[in-house]
Amino acid sequence: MTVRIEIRDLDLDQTLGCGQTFRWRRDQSGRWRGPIGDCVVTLWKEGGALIADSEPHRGDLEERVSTYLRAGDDISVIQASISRDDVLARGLAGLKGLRLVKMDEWECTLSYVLATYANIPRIKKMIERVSSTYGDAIDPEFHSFPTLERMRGASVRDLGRCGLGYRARHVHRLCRSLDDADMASMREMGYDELRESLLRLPGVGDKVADCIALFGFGRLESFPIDVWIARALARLYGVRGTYPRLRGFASDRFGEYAGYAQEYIYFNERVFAGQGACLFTPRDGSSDRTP
DNA sequence: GCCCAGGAGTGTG
DNA sequence: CACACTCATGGG
Repeated sequence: MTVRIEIRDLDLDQTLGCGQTFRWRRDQSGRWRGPIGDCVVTLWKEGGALIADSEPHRGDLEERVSTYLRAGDDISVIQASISRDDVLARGLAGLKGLRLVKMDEWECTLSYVLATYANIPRIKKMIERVSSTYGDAIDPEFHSFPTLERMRGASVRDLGRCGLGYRARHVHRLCRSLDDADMASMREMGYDELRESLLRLPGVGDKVADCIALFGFGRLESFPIDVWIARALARLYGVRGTYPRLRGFASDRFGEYAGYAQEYIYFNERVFAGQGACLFTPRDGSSDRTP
């Protein structure tokens, strides 16, 4: 059973492969497969339209996929807003298919706590091992992402066996300092209050809080700054410094859709800059040749 | 072997 | 507030 979903700007390879989310797998034919909640979804494009398939069939498949891929975001409007920045403006045409995703809040929280100081292949491995240990088998290849309640019973030792390293201790404390009611109340908070709440959680600092606010709670004004973004901001704008300083710079410059700007910069820095094919060019006089 | 990773926590000046 | 150090480990 498949559904056809109208969504104007979408590149599955960019969106699901860029490193904002960690569980999707691409097969040889270019179809993407991954869990959304308790069902495994297969996505591909046919004649410009998005096709989604779930096994077993879920009646709300279209809604799940539309929410996950933020189908309501009008990329033209967002890019027009970001284009007020002359540095990004010229490179955005090649990124119209790169969308932010809307992950489950808890999945996003744990995923980005695990994502500290590790590379993406390792982050994927940690998440799969945690899922296969504490989640339910929902498919021959996939386990559901473990619930917060289920994770609360995990010992530091067992978490360590998932290859988490020093993160096992953070995760252990995280699960004990949070419940579903907390996640629900955070959905109702304004951005600043949400950010402060997230920062009180074990293993959550500035960068992770912004990732959770963006990819989990859908706060598009959020601008996570990791080593790649810091590098890009130095190269493109000649700005560097502490996290609050860079965050303020991004907020002033990119505004209400700073999160999309962040994803564009991140993608450019990770995928294109390494190949000497940057979409974005520095402002005159702000180039940084000694990063 | 070496370097680095979508950093956070803690202590110090 | 800003910086320095440590944390545990695997991928390239």
